[in-house]
Amino acid sequence: MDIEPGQKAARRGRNAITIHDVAKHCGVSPMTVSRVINGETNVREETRQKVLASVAALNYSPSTSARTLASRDDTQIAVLYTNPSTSYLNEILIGALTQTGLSGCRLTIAKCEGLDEAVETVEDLAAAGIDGVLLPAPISNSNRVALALDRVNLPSVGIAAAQQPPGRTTIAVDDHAAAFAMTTRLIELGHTRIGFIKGHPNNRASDFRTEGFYAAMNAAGLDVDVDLVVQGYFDYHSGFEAAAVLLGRPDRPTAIFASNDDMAAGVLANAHSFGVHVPAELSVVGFDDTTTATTVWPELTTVRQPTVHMASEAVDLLLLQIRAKRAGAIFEPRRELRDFEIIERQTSAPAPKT
Amino acid sequence: MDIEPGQKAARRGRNAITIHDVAKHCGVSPMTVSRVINGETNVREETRQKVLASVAALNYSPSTSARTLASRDDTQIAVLYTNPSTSYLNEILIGALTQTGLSGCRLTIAKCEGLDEAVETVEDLAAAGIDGVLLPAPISNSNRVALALDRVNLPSVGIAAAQQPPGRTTIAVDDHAAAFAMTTRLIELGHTRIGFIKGHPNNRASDFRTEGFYAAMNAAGLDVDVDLVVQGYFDYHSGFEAAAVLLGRPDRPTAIFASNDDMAAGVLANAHSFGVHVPAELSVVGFDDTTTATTVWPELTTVRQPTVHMASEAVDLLLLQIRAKRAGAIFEPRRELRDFEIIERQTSAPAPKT
DNA sequence: CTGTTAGCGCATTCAA
DNA sequence: TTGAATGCGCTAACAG
Repeated sequence: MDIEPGQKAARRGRNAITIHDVAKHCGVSPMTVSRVINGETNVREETRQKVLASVAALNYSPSTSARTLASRDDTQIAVLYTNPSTSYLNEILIGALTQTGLSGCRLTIAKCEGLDEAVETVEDLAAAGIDGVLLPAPISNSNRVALALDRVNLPSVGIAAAQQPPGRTTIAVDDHAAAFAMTTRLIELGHTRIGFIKGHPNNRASDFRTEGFYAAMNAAGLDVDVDLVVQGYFDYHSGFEAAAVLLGRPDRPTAIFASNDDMAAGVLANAHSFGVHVPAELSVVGFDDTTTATTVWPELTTVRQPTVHMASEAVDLLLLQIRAKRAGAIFEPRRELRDFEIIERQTSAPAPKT
Repeated sequence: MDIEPGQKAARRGRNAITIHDVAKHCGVSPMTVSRVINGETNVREETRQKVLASVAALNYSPSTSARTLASRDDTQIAVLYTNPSTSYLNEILIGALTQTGLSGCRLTIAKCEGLDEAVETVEDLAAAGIDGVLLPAPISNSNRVALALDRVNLPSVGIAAAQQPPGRTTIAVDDHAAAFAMTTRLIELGHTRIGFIKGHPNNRASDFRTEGFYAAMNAAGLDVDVDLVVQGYFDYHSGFEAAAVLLGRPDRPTAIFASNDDMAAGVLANAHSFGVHVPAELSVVGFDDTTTATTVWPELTTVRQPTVHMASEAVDLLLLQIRAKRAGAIFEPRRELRDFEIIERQTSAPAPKT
């Protein structure tokens, strides 16, 4: 177990150490090493340990290229994205990159401007021999894209999708449950007059979040004042204006739950104008935990989606589909739901005493 | 040039079409096809065209695995990042992923919490056989990380780095020139009393931007009122407070140039409280064009760095270094400067008439 | 300018 | 439970 002086330089590229070196090192055939590496069961435990020791001693790591070449399993998946500044794209990329690295498949990215272009891009991807695509929201919600995918017979997994196009697999957070939990938290803090800003009406997530809010209020035996539920559009400006409505009322709410962070940030900005102190006089909470949440001040209490994790799971789900397709098997479309997390930062506090 | 009915299914994985198929299709040897594919010059133009035609007809694309295996050039680079919510990380990932896809090298990612961990991670990466690393700011500015990189003899390229650790290659935007240009633009709009919010003092970029501001004012023959230059810390809150100082003055500025978008957003929020209208009464401009710039309302006029492009160039620079290192050649560290772009959105307007 | 031979590092298929 | 042969798709090195 001594550190050999010469071992460090032996890596990929030139004189990398191969499966043969390992085999020689522990006196077995390369085939046996291969079996151990790939976790096959038909190897004597004793042999396995010997091989493992050599692998560690030589700091061996198998060549991905040789592996995919020999196993004839060269799968390549793509992330289809629209706007590079979408705040969760980096998390998706991180999750996907991590998992593809582990699974030994290659990851490409493809950009498209709108839904029209997305349809085209899907066709290009298929023509280029891509085996499957990862679809971040909002593309994952599009039925047109789903249809294009069907047409070229390409597996996909939608990430953070609010809806699930027929026949397509998606992974997301339970918006209803999350909104329920956040509202309940506000109620626990003593708030009873809670304002709610709905999301964009063309997005199903908006409905689920709104319903979660109502459900939590009902569950707590609280009436919801319909004047305190106002329409928003998921952008800062609409949050700003909604706040004007809500805070302009004689009996203003002691808490405002905005359906996303951008709107919550808008509320925050307007609260300043109204001279109401957050969180002492008003709690403000958002949804999504985007960069906005920690950019503004005070930092937002919000709901976090496990985006990185969902993305890596999405890769696995995609691989499952691809293999099923290759094997001629059928893969039942799934809708996977993952747990959210409530991140309490500086904009939520107990309701002010009246 | 007819579309053969059977050609579509022939892709990677199982029955992919190979260089042999192409060779057969146009009656040459596989080697000649290889030469054409790799753009070698010693092929007769006539032959090249024939091959190209077959490639197109068969929709052939070479197998990356086979290529890297045969050429014995398996290089693998990593992006070392700290905070997944850093707004430009996705752009870096996009640029890097695009370029590594083109160059046929693999991309990994590695996360680290702080600088201490970064040093460790660098060592792990080296031990894992990574050939080089991409360093987004702010890690790219760290001398400690640079030292660790030296220790394990690992090439690197810093992206959007304000400073260049000795011996390290970086690619960035000319902060001075950009701040100069933005200030000049404000002056063109008729502003003469311009407030400036400096960035965090521990970041060299702050100095360059500040100097660019001064230089532009001087160049225009304008005096800068030192009371109008206030210290900020690159966060929303410091921008908010700086705005309070600036807007609380009897002779407040008609424009405020914040050294980054987050601070500009803070200024915007406080302008509301002061009841000053943006951009009619006050122009506010930022720097970086992060997601914040388009989240707030009105949307920010700002300076955009070509991050995606810089990232793909960074990959090339890294590859150059890696090859130089393998060849035993020396690679002179470089500092590449790229052009910025001024994005005029809704927060800048001609100076109000007095 | 073009073709032939050899082998990259590994996994599959068979045999022992 | 293990090993020997064979070839994945491509390119380097040499021949012609």
